[in-house]
Amino acid sequence: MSSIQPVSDLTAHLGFWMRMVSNHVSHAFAAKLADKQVTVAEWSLMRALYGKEPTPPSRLADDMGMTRGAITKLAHRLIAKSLIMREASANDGRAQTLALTDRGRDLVPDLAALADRNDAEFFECLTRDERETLARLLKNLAERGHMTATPIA
Amino acid sequence: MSSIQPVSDLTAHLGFWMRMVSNHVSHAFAAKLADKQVTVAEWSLMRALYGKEPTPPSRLADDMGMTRGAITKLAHRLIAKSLIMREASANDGRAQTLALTDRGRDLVPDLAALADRNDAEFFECLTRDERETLARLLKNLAERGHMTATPIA
DNA sequence: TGGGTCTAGTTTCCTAGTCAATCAAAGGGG
DNA sequence: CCCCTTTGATTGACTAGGAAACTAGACCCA
Repeated sequence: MSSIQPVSDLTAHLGFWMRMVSNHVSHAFAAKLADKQVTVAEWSLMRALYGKEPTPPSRLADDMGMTRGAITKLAHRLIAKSLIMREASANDGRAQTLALTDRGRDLVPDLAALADRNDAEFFECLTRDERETLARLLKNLAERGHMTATPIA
Repeated sequence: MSSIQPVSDLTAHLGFWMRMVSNHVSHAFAAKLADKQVTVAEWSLMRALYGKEPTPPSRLADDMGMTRGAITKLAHRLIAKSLIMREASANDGRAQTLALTDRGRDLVPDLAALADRNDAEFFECLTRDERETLARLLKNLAERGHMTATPIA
């Protein structure tokens, strides 16, 4: 048979609202980055390198929650834009490291300012207390769910 | 010059934690749906049709926050799986409507149960009070930010 | 009533991921 | 010392969506 059974409302799920808000925030941020010809993934990789030692792609893949293949391609794009550079490892012929170029390093604070502005834009409508509560709950969820990788998408 | 200027910590942003949690929840849900050979977008479209009149693709595009082109392709996939069907409009030669097939209608409650389970899995670690607070804050943000479309990704 | 415009949907091209196969360099016994 | 396995990175095939060009039907109105 194929009658219509009652099914829980989508909006009853916290995950629904979470995704709704998260997607909007991310979209708005992507739009701001686009003005600077940078994608969110590119920003994320640059941010991961900022103020750090040259870092192997495999490490970045783990940190960013992307596959190595994705990092390879992402790195290509950033190298093409002269924002990062690749260096072969001295002691291991397979390995390499990625690091920001001067140009890339100079750009990071600009982009960070956009990130600050974007966050403020969406969350400033909450009171300080509410923001703290929200942060606490989210960090709690992240910890309980063993969430580690920097969220890209 | 290209010195390292202090830049706000990623984890200072509520958007960061939001995306972290949201992505994990969505991924876990996608994995559950994959067991049933269904993607999140496919589920979302089927859910949007459940218990409703046959609906034009343009309407679905608006509701789901996707382009019409994306709906065209998504519909193709669902038709290929015999989960939805397309019907031409009687009075307008351009228009058409989409509706669940019997098979599709039967599948929705199964998938809804997965959605329920997924949500519980992630959010049950919070107290009832905390869940209510979280829901309130998220709905508040959604309203203030004029967020309407069902969030897919 | 026939031409211009608007609208619904499709198609094409492009981007950006995953997964699996692959390649080359290390590393570890027998 | 050579083989066999493991590891770091790349590549190719594939998927899913967006943007914009395109097609066809409907609507307007002189």
